[in-house]
This record gives sequence, structure tokens and C-alpha cells, in this order.
Amino acid sequence: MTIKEIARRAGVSVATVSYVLNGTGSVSEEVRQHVLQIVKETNYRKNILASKLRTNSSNILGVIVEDITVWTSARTIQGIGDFAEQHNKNILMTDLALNSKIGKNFHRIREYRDTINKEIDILLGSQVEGILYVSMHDRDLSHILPSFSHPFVLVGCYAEDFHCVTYDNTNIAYSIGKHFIENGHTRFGVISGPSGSRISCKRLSGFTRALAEQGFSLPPAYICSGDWEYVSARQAAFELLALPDPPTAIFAMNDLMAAGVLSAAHQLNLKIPENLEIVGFDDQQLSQYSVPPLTTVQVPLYDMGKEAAAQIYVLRESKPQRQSQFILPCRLLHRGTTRF
Amino acid sequence: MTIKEIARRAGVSVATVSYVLNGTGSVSEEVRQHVLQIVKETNYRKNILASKLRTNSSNILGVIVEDITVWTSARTIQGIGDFAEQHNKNILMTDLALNSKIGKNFHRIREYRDTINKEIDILLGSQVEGILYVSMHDRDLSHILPSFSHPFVLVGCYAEDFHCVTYDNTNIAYSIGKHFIENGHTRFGVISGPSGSRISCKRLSGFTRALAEQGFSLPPAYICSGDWEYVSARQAAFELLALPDPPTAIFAMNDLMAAGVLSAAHQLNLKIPENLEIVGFDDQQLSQYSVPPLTTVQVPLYDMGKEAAAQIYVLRESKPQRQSQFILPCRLLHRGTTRF
DNA sequence: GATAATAGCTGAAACGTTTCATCTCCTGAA
DNA sequence: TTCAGGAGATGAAACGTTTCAGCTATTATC
Repeated sequence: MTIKEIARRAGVSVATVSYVLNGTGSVSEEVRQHVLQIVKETNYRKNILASKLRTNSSNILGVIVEDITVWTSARTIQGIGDFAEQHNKNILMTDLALNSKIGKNFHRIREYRDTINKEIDILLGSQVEGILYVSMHDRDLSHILPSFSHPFVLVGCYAEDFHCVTYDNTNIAYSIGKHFIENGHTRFGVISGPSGSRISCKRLSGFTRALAEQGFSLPPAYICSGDWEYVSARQAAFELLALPDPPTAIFAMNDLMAAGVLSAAHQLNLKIPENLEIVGFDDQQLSQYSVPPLTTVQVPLYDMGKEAAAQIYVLRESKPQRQSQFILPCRLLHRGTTRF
Repeated sequence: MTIKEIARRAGVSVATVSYVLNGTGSVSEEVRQHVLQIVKETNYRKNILASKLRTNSSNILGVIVEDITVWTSARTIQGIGDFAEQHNKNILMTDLALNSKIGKNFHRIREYRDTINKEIDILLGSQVEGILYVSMHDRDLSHILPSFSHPFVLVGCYAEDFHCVTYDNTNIAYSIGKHFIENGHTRFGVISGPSGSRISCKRLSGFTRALAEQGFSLPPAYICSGDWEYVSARQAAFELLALPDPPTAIFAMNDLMAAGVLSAAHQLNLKIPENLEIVGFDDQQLSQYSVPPLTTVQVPLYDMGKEAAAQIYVLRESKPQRQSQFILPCRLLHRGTTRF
């Protein structure tokens, strides 16, 4: 069923039908109703491909996500989705399913250059109006820079020479440190991500700045590297708590690891939060259900998604000379593993 | 940059360039190389919209998902994505973000008829080759049935008069019952989803069948309805365990609720699994990290996604007279909350 | 050496829209 | 009565591809 057929049945020209459908042009009410009638009867739907070809405006937003099963990514995408809905855009999504392919060996992402380039090719071929790259880890994506002029925005992570919308690791880590100090602690422990991880560095720097400002330090022995997983953090927590002067407050850089700390603490019969305060990161579902519920950092995932999508269209209007970087603030959610 | 411009620069016809690009037609090696050279130089990318308009094959698979942040849905979509990648399809996805809109009031989904119909409209307008509807709850979707002939497949749930690819609730629940019996239990508890929930009924029927076969029964007092959340199950577990003859084995119908049971058991100082065996459902991430790790049901989410996508193309080939229903088997993962 | 077959290439139509340029009425002002 | 202006309608070009049909050399066959 094409517009031509509708025109034939309604006894009008193709142009008229198009005007009716789009509310453009000037059409008498009589004809308008008649055409709409036929459209309804025949269950006609316009071919958006053809329409887009002609108008050269695809209304499609391309999204590349490293792993859709990562909750933080999924939530970010809901922000993008809502922007799309509100602005009549469609999203064309590709999932790299990175986790099931390379596990936690994030350095291996370089092997995926070609894959990423191929996906970008496909999206651009589909005439997307811009591309959002959703990842929760800082990446070296310099290889995709050359050769395209479409808006490209990183969401959830940071990379030089890219537009990005991400969240404020440093300041929230600073708040955590400050909060620990206000609660009277003097010895602190940190369980970070893998040593190379850039977000770990950012968080660490914010945290230590808070301590330093009040004259506290964080000796190397009080900093352990985990691999973002439960088990590694549990092990690290045992090490920290076995120190001669063990920390009384631990900042674990994600919720899964905080849960590991919690488990170790339980096993050592430590009362939480009286004997040990714990703060996690991400506000993952599980953090609400631990015993006691985990104090953690809420990242503005939804807003990041929405802002990033909006940013694509800002970039289409005017190409700024510098890369724009939006850094949204996080919130500390006080739950059961810290005294207020 | 269009094919026309490439043709001009290469000094050949538009047709020739098209043949080179698609590997169709017959083109001399010399010309072929020359054209490819120009294509590379100019960074030309074919306009897929135009191409699809002409060939009338969009290669786009439409996906509607009720909530992308639900891990089971996301994982299912990875299956769909891999099928797409392997068969050179793109996926056009819409997320209804149902959970953040209606919470757990699933009956309110009826209010979303119009939304769903609108999304279907958009997808069909985009010339998708079929539509996958991803949901983990049985739905009444009869209102979307009329008026379209494109393949439409339900993934993860079941509804009459629809093609669907889902998993076998009844048999796995049967296995759980059988496993409990083999481990010597005689009193069993169940924490189901809300009373109206159809998947709860299926699981319940499988479970009771196993008991009945061995002469055991499941009195009403031993069946509690939860709301799929942690807190409700914790409460229910306290009730079950306070019975005069408390159950020694509890089947909680998802992992979150199983975690609630676990928490209640800890509080009552029950040893797990010696004093109480617990089985959950879904193999959610958290189930690996509870103490002890949760014995649970692994649903073949990825395979369901892949199969469902494949099914779309089967349906395009031949419209069967009856609705096809694929029911994939689940696996019981023995972890720490059951003795082997 | 004549004929047939084929490789290599091309022009142009077609896909389903949107929109520009026209055209025809009709109304109201001068 | 004439003319300007606008409302309402239309034909056809254009968007960027693919592909059919046709053309010219060249090669193979007898």
C-alpha cells in the first residue's frame, strides 16, 4: 500500500495525500477527511525509508553500547530512549556484548577496533544523525576519530578529544572521604579497581584530597586493587582488616566489591556500621538488599543518557571548536553501612 | 558523497560502481580496483536508506522491550543481537521503560495499549522485517493482533494466538520438587509471585506434581505470595518458618526473593543448607554472591533471543497455520543453598 | 570467415516519498 | 469590469540506490 494507491482510491493527486499526511500545504477540509478515511480503511503506513531519503533527515540516533547487560549501561540507555521519544527520534542500537567476549580483560578492547569501526560504518550508512557510545570505562578510542564529521558523544566515560557526558568521580569521592572524617574516623581503607583503571585514579585522588585537607594520609598498605568483582574485594578486605592498625572505614569502588567487604566483615564478627563503615559505588540493585543495606553513590545515569542525546543535536547545530565535556554530579545515598 | 559522484570521479557509470560495491554484475578487475580506490579516498559510504528503498529489503529487525534494565531482558537481547550480527541485520529497538513508569503494577499494562501500538506503527513504518516483543511476564496482548501481517514473536513470555519463544517453567519446577524429595525432605514451602501471575501458576503446578508423584502434598499454609521483591519474601519466610511444622526446603520463585529467605534464615540462626534448603530462579548476578551462593534456575535467555530472531525469518518464508511455540528447557544450578 | 556466445559496460527506470513550480478558480478591491 | 491575490489542487522532479535491457567488443565454435 503506497501513497500512490491512496491517491488513486481517493481520486486526488499524490501531492495532496502527502500534504494531508504531513499537515503541510493547504487542503480543503472535505478532501482532507476523505483522504484520512481511505488511509484508515486501507491501514496505510507511510514508508519511512522513502520519506527519509527524500527529506534527508533520518531522525535516527545511533547508539553503540559495550554491554547491554551491565545495569548502568541499560539505565543510561533509558535516558537516551526517553529523549528519543520526546523528540520523535528512533534509536538504532548495537551491542558489542563485550563482557561475554573479552570478560574483564578490558585492555583487550583494542582488538575490537575493527568491530567498532564496522558498527560505526553501519550506523552512518543508516543515516543516523549522530552516535552515542555508552561505556562505563574510560577508553582509548583514538582510532575511530578520523574520517567522520557526524556528532559523536561518549556517555559514562571520558576520553581526550571526544565530546562526552559523564559523572563527577573526583568530587563524590571527596565527599566520601569528608563524610568518613566527620564521623570521626582516622584510619581509612580503599579497595579500587585494577591498577590501570582511570576511574579508580580519579576516585582515589578525590578521596585522598579530602583526607589530606584534614591532615590525614592514606599509606599504600591501606589501598588494595580489586578487579571489580566480589571475591577479589573479600580477599582484599581480609588483608586490610588484618593490618596492625586496621581501617575503620572502607571505600570500595563498586557495590559488588562493597558486598565482598561486607561479607568479610560479617565473618570477622564486626558490627556494621559500629565497628566498620563501608561505602560502595553505583547504587546497583543488590546494594539495597544487603544486610545492612549499603551506603553507596548514585550516579545520574538516566540524566547522562538524556543529556548526551540532547548534546548530539546541539552539536549538529553548531560545531564548537573545543570538545565539550559535561560532568554531572553524583549523590551519596546514606543507608545502613555508615552512621549517618 | 553519492554513488553518482564516485562514478564521475572514476569515469565510469553509476551502474558499474554499484556492481563493484555489491560484487554483482561483471566488472573487469582493472575497473574494480580503480573504483575501490576512489571509494576509499573519498570515504564514501552508501546510503542504506536508498539502497533499502530500492531493494525492498530493510534488513532491520524491530525489537520492543518492556524494560531494558531488567537483566533477563538485556541478556535475551544479546541473543537477538548476535543473531543480527551473524545475519547482517540491524536492530531497531524501543524500550517501554515499563518498570519506571508503572512499577510493579503489571495489570496497568493495559494502559499502555496505545503506546505499544504506536511503537509498532513506527517500527512497521521503518520497514522492519518482523517484530520481537521481549517480556518476562505473560501478557494479554490481544489488542495488538489485528491489522498487521508482519512476523511478530513474543520472547520470554507466552500468550495465546501468538508465536512465542519461551522457557519451560513447569518441568524445571518439577525438577526442583524432585530434587528436594531426593534430598529427603518431607515438608516444603513455596514463595510465589503475585497471586494472579501466570508464571507462578506454571511453576507451582510443576512443583506440586513432583510432590504428588511421591505422595507428598503442599497445604495452602505452605504457599505464600510475594511480589517478586526481597522484602516481601523475607516476611513470607518468617511466616513459613514459624509454622508448627516448618518446611525444610523452600522454593522461591526468583533470586531476589530467595535472597530474602536467606536473610530471614540467617536471622533465625538456621544453617544453610543443613537446616534449610533454598532454591531461587533466574540466575541473577546477585545469586552468585550471596552467602552461601544460591542454588537457582538458569533460564536459556541468550538462546531464546537467538531462536526468536531466527523464528522471524522462518515465519517470513512460510506462514504456518498454527502459532508456533518454542519452549526451551532450563537448568538447575547446584550451588550452596542445597546439598548436592 | 561467419555466427554465436559472452564479458564488460552503460543508460534509464524504478522504489515511495516530499516539495517546487504551475495552474485554475474564486473572492474582493479598485 | 478588471485585476490582484490567495486557496486548493496537481504534475513532475528529486532523493540515492539497484537492476533490467541493451550495446559493443572480444573470443570461441564450426
